[in-house]
Amino acid sequence: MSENNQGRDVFDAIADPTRRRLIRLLAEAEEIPLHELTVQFPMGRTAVSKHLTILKEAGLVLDRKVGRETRFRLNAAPLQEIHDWTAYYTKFWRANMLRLQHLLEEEEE
Amino acid sequence: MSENNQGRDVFDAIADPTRRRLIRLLAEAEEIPLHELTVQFPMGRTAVSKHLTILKEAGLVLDRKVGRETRFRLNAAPLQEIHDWTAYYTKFWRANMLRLQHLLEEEEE
DNA sequence: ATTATAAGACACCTTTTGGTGTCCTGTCAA
DNA sequence: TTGACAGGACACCAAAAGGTGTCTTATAAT
Repeated sequence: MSENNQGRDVFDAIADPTRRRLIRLLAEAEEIPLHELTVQFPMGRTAVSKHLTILKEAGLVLDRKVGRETRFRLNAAPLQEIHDWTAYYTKFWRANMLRLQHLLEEEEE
Repeated sequence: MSENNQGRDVFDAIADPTRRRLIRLLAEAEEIPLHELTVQFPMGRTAVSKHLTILKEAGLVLDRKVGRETRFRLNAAPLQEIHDWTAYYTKFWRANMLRLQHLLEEEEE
């Protein structure tokens, strides 16, 4: 029981640049109403609202109604999955950096 | 000059589960030809090839022709961008964990 | 009481995505 | 030297994505 509403894939949710910017905006404030978010983007309210719905389905934002506005707040926890996924591959670019370093050292001789 | 061919967004490239599995498979071997990758998925060669093209455009895989086969290898470096992006948000789930921890401690009393 | 604002709910549209099948060309094996 | 195999290059298709505009209903402000 419980868990996020629609169970949207977090990787999918962060694939769109608009949604990543929404995440960033929400990270910089406690709570932001839809109309205030909308003015930050070159698109209509409906579009922004749809993006927020997708973020909500991925569990990345929460919303509550206050008066006539709907305020959104970030829930960054699901991003941990992304962080963990990439962590597995850090060894590869570390390996590459080492290889590059060796090459540079060889060239210096 | 140089840089990746088409400049596809890395976030976009890893959004698809098939492509994430391709990345994983390539991480576990040095080099894998297309037909060998294809048998791992419930879809045709053409589809897998398209996914690999997208990964290539994002700079995540390299390929070379050997005889009649095309062999693919992983280049994990671009994943660093994802890793860095998520790193910014670690403070949020750390904060949440702390809050949860406090709640649990309160309940124990 | 009336008007303006915030936003949900739709219907609608275009482009992109993720798949298919077919044909053609190299390359390796018999 | 004749098959069989690997895979590029298309053309094609259905569904999803990312927008739009309009209508309606709460709520707030005058």
